[in-house]
Amino acid sequence: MEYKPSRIEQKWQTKWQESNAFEPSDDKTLPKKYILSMFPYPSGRIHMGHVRNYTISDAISRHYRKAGFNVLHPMGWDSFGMPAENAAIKHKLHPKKWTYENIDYMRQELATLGLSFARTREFATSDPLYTKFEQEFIIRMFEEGLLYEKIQSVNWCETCHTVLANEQVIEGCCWRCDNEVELREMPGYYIAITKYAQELLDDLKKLEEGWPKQVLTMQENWIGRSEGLAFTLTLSEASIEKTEGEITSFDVFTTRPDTIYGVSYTALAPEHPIVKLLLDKNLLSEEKIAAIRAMQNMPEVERATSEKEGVDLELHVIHPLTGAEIPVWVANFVLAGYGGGAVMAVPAHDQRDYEFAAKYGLPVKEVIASDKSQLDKEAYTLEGVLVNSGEFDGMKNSKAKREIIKLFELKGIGKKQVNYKLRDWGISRQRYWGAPIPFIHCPSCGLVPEKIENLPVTLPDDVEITGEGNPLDKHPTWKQCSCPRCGGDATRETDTMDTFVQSSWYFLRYCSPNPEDVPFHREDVDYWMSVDQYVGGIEHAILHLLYARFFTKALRDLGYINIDEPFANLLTQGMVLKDGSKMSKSKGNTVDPDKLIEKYGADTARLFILFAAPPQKELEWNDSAVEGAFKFIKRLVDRSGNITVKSLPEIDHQSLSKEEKTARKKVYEALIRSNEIYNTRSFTFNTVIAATMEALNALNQQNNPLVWSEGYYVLLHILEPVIPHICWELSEHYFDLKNFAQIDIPEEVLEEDSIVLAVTINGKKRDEIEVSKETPKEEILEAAKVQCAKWLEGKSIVKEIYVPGKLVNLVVK
RNA sequence: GCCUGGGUGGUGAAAUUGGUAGACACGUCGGAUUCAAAAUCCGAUGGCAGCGAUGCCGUGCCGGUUCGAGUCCGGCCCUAGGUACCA
Repeated sequence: MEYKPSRIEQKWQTKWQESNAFEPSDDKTLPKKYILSMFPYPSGRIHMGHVRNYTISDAISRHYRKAGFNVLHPMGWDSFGMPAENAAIKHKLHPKKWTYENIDYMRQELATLGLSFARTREFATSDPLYTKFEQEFIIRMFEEGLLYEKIQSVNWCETCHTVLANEQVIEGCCWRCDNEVELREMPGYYIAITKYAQELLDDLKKLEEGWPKQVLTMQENWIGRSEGLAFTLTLSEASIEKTEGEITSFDVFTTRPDTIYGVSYTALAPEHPIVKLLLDKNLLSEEKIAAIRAMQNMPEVERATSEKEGVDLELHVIHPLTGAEIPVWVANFVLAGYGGGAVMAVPAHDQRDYEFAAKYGLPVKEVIASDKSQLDKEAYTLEGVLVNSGEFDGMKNSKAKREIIKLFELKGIGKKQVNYKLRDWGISRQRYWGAPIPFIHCPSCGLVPEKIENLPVTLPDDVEITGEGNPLDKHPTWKQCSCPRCGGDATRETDTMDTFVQSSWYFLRYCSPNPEDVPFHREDVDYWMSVDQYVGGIEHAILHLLYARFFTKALRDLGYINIDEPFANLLTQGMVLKDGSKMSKSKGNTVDPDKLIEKYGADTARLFILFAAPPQKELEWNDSAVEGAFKFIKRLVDRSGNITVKSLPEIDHQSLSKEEKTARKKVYEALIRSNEIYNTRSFTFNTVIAATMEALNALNQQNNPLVWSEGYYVLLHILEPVIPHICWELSEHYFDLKNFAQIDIPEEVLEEDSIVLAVTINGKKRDEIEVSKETPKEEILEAAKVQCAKWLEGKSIVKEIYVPGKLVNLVVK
């Protein structure tokens, strides 16, 4: 049989489509698997990352279908976002037109891969129907106090009169006009994800089985729980006078209360109210004011990498235990949003404080004894015993932490506090192509949500996207409205939502085929959720996956659903690289999936991408390896002529030749390997494919027609998830598709008469011995010694190690 | 800067999780087939030395634990992803 992929692939894609082959059953008594890959942003064309993502989830889906599960494997489009506006700016295309044309094109591209999607559930997040329910959720969150407005700091380009995303700031300048970017404060909407910080942290335990450890660790560190002491520092009399009595104290948080006697200065964030007051009242020299303004203008990312800098604010606070006067500084490394934006600095026992103190000549006071006098070089941050700490001298610092907190609580001057790194989620974007935030500003009623029956609040089509200003704000009439509460003239909110909001609940919408009256049917969600296998890029390890986890919990508490976690199992795939770096248009190192499919067919593309590397790893593109994948399929087709029995044949194993036995063994080993990668969820398809190649090579070493037939029966079953078109073609022809079901493993095939043991001397391999399975340890050791006599000459054996089934190690002197 | 990964032949990788390093492929070389080429098939292929049996070296670098380390521990280098200086 000649292998013509295009004809075969078209045939099966048409058949699958016409029979709606991959739509799940409505029968909710069936065991289910919800297999989900992260939906694509419709950027214009699919790229190799998509091919990889959807091939992986497709292979998993196909496997579970054959194993008897009701499988949901949906697809949709994450269609709001900046690139549509960038295209509008560059090519004067309307974001909507650009987006939906891209979707139509990419849907066709994906279809040529033979992916087994449930088609009735497809949607784009920019569809007004999707926006409608999302706005409903946002309003419900507002009503429950989960959404609020506050002042935020954003990147602002004065030339373009627009807010810039971090990505649009290139070396501190605007991507369009190269003007220097400044920070500007404006109101924005926040979702109170921090209310769920503890649950998000605790529930990571529920994911230990199903999620990569790496991702759990990243999320744990991101949430960043820490326990410590919160207390108030009071300004000295003279300092209070200086601020004209407006400020008398401020709060600090520390995780190291045990070092409190070592405080030699305190540091405030550049955004701290005290700093603002000093600037407003002009209480510092011009030089200092300029330095502070420079700090305030530096975005946080940049502050993180720049050198530590500070300014002496010429104020003092009183040490709560010693009564000593301590100077107050402003420092660029203190974060405004964490622990009150103020820290107590202990240079002797914190490296960052140490460096700052060294730079500005502030005292270093040792309060935890260190062995060497290393404080000349760096801070001592390990455990130890307290010194120079009054009544706490001689106490272990771990105990002192607790005791000092107790003392503060007893005196009523501080308390134990739990802090999280996690911050509330700012969802405001000053852009056009997003879901409008459904609120109205009324001069008399204040902030009022839109009425639910008026949803969705949709985008106006008649806008011009220029990159200057905010299109919704600039629109002549769109924002004019009447207040839903009092009916008076009011203004519509012109901010749209962060696109992470859409990707935080799309998996729920898939559970029902696009209902119009509800976001999803409760009984569908109860049946399909949680997602049994989520597949997507490692780059989403924190933000998307954390927001989706949060949203699930929030919707649960709003009464919409009844689950705690959305994704039971997670597979994070590596990126597709070429010439060592990420494929991207700007680097000109892309490989077009369409061309690949046209030349070799979808099966080859799928086989290559699954064979080239384990899914978790980065995948380096290699043109000639694609050729190799194609050759394997051709060989598979060519050898199929050896099939003579159109079912699973009965074989008398004992009567077979050595080659025939080996061939059968390799075939079933491949099946075992295949079952294993799904059962352990390692999904290392590369090893299964290698095993099927070994099996085909072994089949080729013999010519028993029964062994050939059995081999194909099993191999086509194993390979179907990877190269579905050709497997369906061959299986239909030879086996009536009956091999696409569970296959039992005949035990006798795997049995071995003898085993080969390595003989190592001092851990170095010297020889091998073949022994029967029942040979006792003593005999094996004796045989090893005889066989390796030449290595043992003149030496004495000190130790003999026998690892059953593996090796013998003789330790000699 | 911080958090989390990764580093094994010319290349992609495998290694039953502490037990024979390099399975399976790609590439290269040699051979068969062919008028010739393509396709296909067979064989060799970690490095160095040797005609050879064989020997020595070898999993980013330095050190450690162990009878035995790609795998565990400490330190470093390079690299990728994330990012909000986390007190």
